[in-house]
Amino acid sequence: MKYHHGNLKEELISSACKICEADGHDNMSLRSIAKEANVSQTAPYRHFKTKESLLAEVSTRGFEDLTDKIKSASSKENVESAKDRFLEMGLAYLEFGLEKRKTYDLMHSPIIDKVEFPELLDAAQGAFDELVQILKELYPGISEDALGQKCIKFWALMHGLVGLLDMKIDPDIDSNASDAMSVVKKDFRSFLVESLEF
Amino acid sequence: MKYHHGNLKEELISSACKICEADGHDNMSLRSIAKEANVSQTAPYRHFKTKESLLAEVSTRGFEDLTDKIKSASSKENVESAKDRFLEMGLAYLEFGLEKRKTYDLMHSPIIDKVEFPELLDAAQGAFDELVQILKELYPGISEDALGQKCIKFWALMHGLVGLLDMKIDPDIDSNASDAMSVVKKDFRSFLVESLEF
DNA sequence: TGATAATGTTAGCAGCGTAAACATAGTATA
DNA sequence: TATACTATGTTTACGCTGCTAACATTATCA
Repeated sequence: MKYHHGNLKEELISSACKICEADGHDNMSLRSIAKEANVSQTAPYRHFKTKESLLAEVSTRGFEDLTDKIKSASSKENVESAKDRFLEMGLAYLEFGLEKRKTYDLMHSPIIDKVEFPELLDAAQGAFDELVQILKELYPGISEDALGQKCIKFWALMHGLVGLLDMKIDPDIDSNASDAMSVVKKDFRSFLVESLEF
Repeated sequence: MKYHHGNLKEELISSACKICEADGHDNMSLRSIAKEANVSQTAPYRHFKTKESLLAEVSTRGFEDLTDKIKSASSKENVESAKDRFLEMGLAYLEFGLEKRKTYDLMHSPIIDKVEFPELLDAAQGAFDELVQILKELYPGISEDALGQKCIKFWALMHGLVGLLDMKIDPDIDSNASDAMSVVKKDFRSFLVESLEF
């Protein structure tokens, strides 16, 4: 085994992504990441100033993935109208949030101060821009203020939904909440269509 | 100083609440809680099986406070119509989320498995019930399914908003998002009124 | 009164993020 | 090519963490 790894930084990030989605960012130690990459516990410090900066990279990758997912969803072949693009985007967002739940948590976790990591801010902005784009298309000639409101509403709605859908509340105990949720799950498409009027 | 404290459990909870809102649940150690209550590091273990169960208590208090805040907001003297009650509730929710931000985070943090703590589940349900109540009044004769949808939508919207409003994104960097947000902040009331049509 | 349970303390474990000191390998310059 | 320098790895160690075990003190009740 060679002393110098050659591509350790990249490998640490992908190890971190892997562990994050497997165990959640709470149970994610620098030591375990280093172990996953077969290096000593403190090797990461040659490439990342702090643990937080490594997590920021993972978060950045997450936003990039989200952006990709939204982009490819809204540019599928059979999707042509702005409304359909909007629906596909909504579904893509929700799917991402639920499938990559633990990464999604990290991406929205306050443990990473986004202001300290410009590339993370850029990545998050990239995802938001997709939304702005599609809504602009959907409401041509809309004022900037109204557009802004619609963006925030949609974003907040999606973000809130991911959180609530993932709560996995025991149906027998929390009947009201779970009933309501099952209705949303049953026909998310019509739920989204309604939100257009919003 | 007496050896037996007398009311340590209660004091530990209130110490925990205090520290949670001051430092956030990430920077909240059992040791610091014990210190705040002037007992040894391991004293809490006589009253709480794990750290998580203490945090569950803090979270429970949070939901109870939220419920109280919503209740008293929607029953203020000058608030009579169902629509006004709804608006007051929305404002109360948002205020709680922003004022007690760190407690709010704990309340929605996945580090506490709600299913393991029935009283926490009850407290959360209590807050949700207030919402159901007010929306039922606002839309008399609405079907259970439609009511459920409205509840989830509103809840998700509020939850998402709290998260987004708290992001404190640097305006110079993330101009789109912060512009949109400032519009929402400027007239949250009209924002909420619009959401009634939703 | 004396056993027992409840509730406190002390000591210690393994895991954590991180800093300092050291080892090794690659690179630039003489 | 020899040598200095830099980049990148390892070892060791510190203070903090959640938690357990063993022990001390107090309250309760037969």
